[in-house]
Amino acid sequence: MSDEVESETEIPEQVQIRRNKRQAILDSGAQAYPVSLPITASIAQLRAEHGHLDAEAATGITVGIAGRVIFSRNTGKLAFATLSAGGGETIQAMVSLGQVGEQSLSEWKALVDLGDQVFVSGEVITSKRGELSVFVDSWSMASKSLRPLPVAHKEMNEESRVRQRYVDLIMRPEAQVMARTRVKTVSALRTSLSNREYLEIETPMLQTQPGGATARPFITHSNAFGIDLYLRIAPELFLKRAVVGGLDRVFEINRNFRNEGADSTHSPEFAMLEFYQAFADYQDMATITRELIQEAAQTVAGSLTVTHFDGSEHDLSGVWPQIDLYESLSHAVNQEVTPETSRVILEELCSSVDIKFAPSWVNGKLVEELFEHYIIPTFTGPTFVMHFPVDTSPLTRDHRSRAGVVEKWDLYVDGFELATGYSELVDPVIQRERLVEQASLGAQGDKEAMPLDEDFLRALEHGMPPSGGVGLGVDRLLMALTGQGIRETVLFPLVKPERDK
RNA sequence: GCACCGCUAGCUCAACUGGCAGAGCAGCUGACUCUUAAUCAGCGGGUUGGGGGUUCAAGUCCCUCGCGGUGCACCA
Repeated sequence: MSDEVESETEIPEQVQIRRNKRQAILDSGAQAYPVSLPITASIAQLRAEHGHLDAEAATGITVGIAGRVIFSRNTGKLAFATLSAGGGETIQAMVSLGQVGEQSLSEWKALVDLGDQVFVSGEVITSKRGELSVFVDSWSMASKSLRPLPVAHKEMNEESRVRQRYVDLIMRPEAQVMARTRVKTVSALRTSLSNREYLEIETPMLQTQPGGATARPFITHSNAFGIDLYLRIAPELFLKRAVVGGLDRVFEINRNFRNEGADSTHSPEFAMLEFYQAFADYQDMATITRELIQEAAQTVAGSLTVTHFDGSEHDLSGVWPQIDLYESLSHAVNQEVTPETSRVILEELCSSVDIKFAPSWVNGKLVEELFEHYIIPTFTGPTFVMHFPVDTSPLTRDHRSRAGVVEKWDLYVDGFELATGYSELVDPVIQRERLVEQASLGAQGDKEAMPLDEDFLRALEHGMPPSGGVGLGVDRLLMALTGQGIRETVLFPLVKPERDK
């Protein structure tokens, strides 16, 4: 009992007052959380149907609507409230003494707070100032809110917005837009791939060994099997197994998990689209990828020029330029850089621009570091970077005519890597050599190197058709379409738990 | 992981060199029948992220823990 009293004293004043109001509603015989309400219209419908009425219009139409009170203006005998629906549409409720009577008006003023969900019934009219309104005949509480909303005209800090996304969605139309844009984007990707005869399949998230990328996995444990399992870092090796089996065009949109640092462009769990097509190469995949992104932009923005939340416009139309990694780097450093360029020269080039590197890094990694330093900042629109070093791309086919590079591209948009595509390596002998090499790196302590997946190699030994493959970050596509950080594109990003509060 | 910065009322933020913890919005009471972040008058609301220390005195200085931000490292 004393616990009860103690916890009561810790409740903020405003929450206690709202609890008291909830109790007052119940004590009056009314409900604070009714199970159903006689709703006849949505706020969005009323906006669409009556949004263009002149001031002081009366429609003669009576509706019942529910919405969240986001502004409240009470005068002596006439109370105004702005009601909000989920999608950001609003309508005004007018509660007058003449229409509802003294008791109902005084209860409205005493019991309705900002943030409450209320139901109002009345005629659709416009006010003297032309505001679309419901002139209330009767009202009731739809759901009493016990917590005050934040100030409407100041930005909540980012942490609060992320931790309490429900409040963010109430307060900020951009949060609603983002959630809806994400749905449209993912739906557009599925439609575009389906139109190209792709099959959406689901591959294991719990894997007995991680593969398909170089990244540290999350580890969990199976009690039934008595072994550790890994949350997948990529679906690649399973999608390729499917292609071996004759599912010629497959894709998966789902979560990957990587046990690494988190920042504005990296989240421990992130949504990824991977797709593979038999008898296609990396150029075919670049074309499809561009079309997927353009079709998504068209669906979301209605245009190939997307407008970011900050108002800036970004043109995604046309055919995007392809630049060659080694050629562009050679040009930038005024000296020929090729896959044969010596270690000494690469290290000198890195040191000259303060790029830190580890002795364990392969030459190709140094080249990629140099490329990121010199070339990526110069991109102005979507750009394909072509032909990466062999030693950093173990799952990729060697270039058909150039030594030391692979048939791989990275697509950069807004300065970050949005997608990567390949002519997949399907020769099981070469694939085995590459994976064994990676596994031996693992034995030397490189935690991101892949263990050998014998079953995947066995699948390849059954003959995988020459294929193109692409990985595309769904969160990053949202970033490209909206200009927001990854934590804004994900509705509920992973955050450390709150404590002592 | 390392470095730096931050954490004060429900929310957004002040508080000089260590010297009585404040404002706006929100809330409460009252006034007001066309408001638009309504207005006017009055009032309440704080374990200054948690713990420890220095000091006559700590929001402020020191130690430590938690959470966040930025940069670096790693990665998509």
